[in-house]
Amino acid sequence: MPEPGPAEERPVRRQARGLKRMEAILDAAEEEIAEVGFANATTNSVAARAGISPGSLYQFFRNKDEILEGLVRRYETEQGAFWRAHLTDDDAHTEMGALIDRLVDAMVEFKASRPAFWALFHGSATSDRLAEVARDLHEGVAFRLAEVFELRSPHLPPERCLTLARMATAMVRAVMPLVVTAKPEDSPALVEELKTMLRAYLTPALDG
Amino acid sequence: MPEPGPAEERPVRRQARGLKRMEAILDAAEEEIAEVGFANATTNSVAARAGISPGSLYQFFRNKDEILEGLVRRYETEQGAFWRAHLTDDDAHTEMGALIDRLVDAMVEFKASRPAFWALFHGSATSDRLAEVARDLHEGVAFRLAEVFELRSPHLPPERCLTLARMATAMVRAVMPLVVTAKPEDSPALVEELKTMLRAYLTPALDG
DNA sequence: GACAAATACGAGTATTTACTTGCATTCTCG
DNA sequence: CGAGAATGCAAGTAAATACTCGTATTTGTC
Repeated sequence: MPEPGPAEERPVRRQARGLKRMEAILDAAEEEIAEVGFANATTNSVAARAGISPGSLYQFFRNKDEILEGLVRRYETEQGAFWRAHLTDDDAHTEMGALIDRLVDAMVEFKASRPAFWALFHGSATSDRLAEVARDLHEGVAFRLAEVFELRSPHLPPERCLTLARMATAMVRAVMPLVVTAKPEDSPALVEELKTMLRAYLTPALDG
Repeated sequence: MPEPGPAEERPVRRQARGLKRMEAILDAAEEEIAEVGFANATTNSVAARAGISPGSLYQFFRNKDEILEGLVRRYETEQGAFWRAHLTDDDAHTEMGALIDRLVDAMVEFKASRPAFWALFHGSATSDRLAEVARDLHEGVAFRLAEVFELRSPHLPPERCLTLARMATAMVRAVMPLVVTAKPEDSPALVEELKTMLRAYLTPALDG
């Protein structure tokens, strides 16, 4: 006897066409949210941007929040891949200055390539949900970085490494808006300044 | 002949009662916005919180944005007073470590005393307008700090001082969320960490 | 005291917008 | 093929909410 239950959750078998549509909707939502913020983004407008009707949009996402959720999952995946690519255990042995160089450059490049990501997570934040996810993403990066620190300086207690990693990532996030708003010719100098700061803080703490 | 004009702007002569009401409305709006964000804050709810009717609210603020504007003006005033009190030209001669100590402690205390301020400007930002104002407030602080740096290190070019001041204030802002979200017993350690970082960065640059 | 301006009310309106509904079309798979 | 599922549409609905309106009361000024 198929009890109707609280919310008969039959998963839809998506066709290739549908999956493409979902990506298109997320792209549209990303644009829209980056421009006007999540609260001011209307589902109808997102649908229009994606070139579909409102009804079609709700074929794939049950409500507005679920769109956000979809975006978030996509970001989590991208972010994970990014750090797996740029922060390996080998980095425990690279010289501190070089490591900072590489990581900061990579992050600057990542941000430049995905302005919407930046606008969503660091610009006018757009919802409690996004803020929460942003925190989680940042924590993930800090954890990963802390692991490398532990490999590099086994004599330090793990929680000390985590604190250092949290502080370092917070520094990077703090300076990014300055880099973005600065005149283009001043940006490199600010990035250099950030590296200097990180070196001044991390080198004595880790290698000293 | 009194041409009606585009928008006959007759300023209202507020009575003491009215001014008190306006403050009460701003207090209510501050609470409400801090809790649910500007977009989700309803004017009716703000009115209720302030203990008045929706109609009365619109006696003092022509629309929702004007409430935000009122909040912003209040913050600008408070922020200005705060820095005039805590950052005088005399500080050009106080020892660097002591100066950092004082300023950081003052900021932490300020934030603790006005959680709504923090939620508005550093939490999930709530509107383009707020984000813009936040930038201006931060720039104001950086300018003031840069002036002190110039007095302290006359041999440095002014724009170098401004960069250092911007970086320093950015660092402080970056660490504040960590301090807030950390377990209460860990907060002091993080504040200490922030001071250490600022010393490591600023001392060689200014006094070196 | 009297007049005008300011303050107060709260039911009502107009608009926005998330989401539904009914139906048409296209795909998948036996 | 053909049946059922997935996709597609666009007008429409219901709820939320910024703001108005007509009116009543209080306050400042002469």
